[in-house]
Amino acid sequence: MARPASTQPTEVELRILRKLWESGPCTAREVHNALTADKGTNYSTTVKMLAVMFEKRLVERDESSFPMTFIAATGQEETRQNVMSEMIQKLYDGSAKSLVMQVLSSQKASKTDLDEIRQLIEQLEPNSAVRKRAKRQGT
Amino acid sequence: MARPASTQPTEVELRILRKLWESGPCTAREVHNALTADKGTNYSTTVKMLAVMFEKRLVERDESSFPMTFIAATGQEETRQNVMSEMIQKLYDGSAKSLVMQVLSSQKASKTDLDEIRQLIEQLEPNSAVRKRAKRQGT
DNA sequence: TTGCAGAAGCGAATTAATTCGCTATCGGGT
DNA sequence: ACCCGATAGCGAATTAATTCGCTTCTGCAA
Repeated sequence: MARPASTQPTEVELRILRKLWESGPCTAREVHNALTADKGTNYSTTVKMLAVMFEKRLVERDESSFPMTFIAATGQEETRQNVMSEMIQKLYDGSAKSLVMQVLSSQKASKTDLDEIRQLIEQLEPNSAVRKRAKRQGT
Repeated sequence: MARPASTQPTEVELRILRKLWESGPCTAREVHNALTADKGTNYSTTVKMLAVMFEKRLVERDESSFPMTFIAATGQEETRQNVMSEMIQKLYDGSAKSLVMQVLSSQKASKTDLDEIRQLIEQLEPNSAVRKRAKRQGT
């Protein structure tokens, strides 16, 4: 009769994971320093969050060193994919295309960015050369 | 000393908004029927959620009709943009490009989808040769 | 008009997420 | 061996999100 636990890393968890992804093994102190830049939370809070995340198996820890160090248990790519596919379901009715097109339209990417994306698309298309030529003549 | 309220619609709120976006004005009963397809929650719960959302100004209601009807107070596009830009910040360090490329790579869009996206990109590119052709076609 | 089914509202209970105070422990320096 | 600052752990408090039981109200049909 209440709220189900989120299937995705929560707000604070994500911040911590980002630090770990970026920096590799970190002590609680290092993680805390990264967090405290944005939020003014207590050191105890960071330690607690790391403990919670450890129980959830979101992070692993190396207790052999002192102070002990933490690493992310899930990769950044993997997490991004999980979050994004849930997002696609919840917000775009399962259409990745819709999401991509909306982000492209609303976020104003630079020409360089657009070029890179276009190259990726052409690479993903099975027979891009043929299609491109056909297109140019008006499909 | 606790959790800040989310800036975005929550899980259940989003489900309700989706129904309202899709169907336009709905009674509580209609919203409930749509929800109960996935989740087995009580009718009271739906009514309560609608009340909460009304206070949060996520929905508006027309009390002149009986039973009264609800409509979404925020547009789908707008909500999508909000959620997505937060997502881009939290998960992709502000790089819309990274997000788009990752989604494209991991979600296996159909060729048709890729084509559509590429056309959009070509349209968005400031000074691309293909743009003229795209213009001539679209309209 | 009265009764009844469905609608609306209220308050309280439950769980998740986040926060911190306090205690205990560790290790290096004196 | 002892002190001290930093580290680790615990339990409890706080707020958000979600859920429902129960009461009251509304409009219609008999």
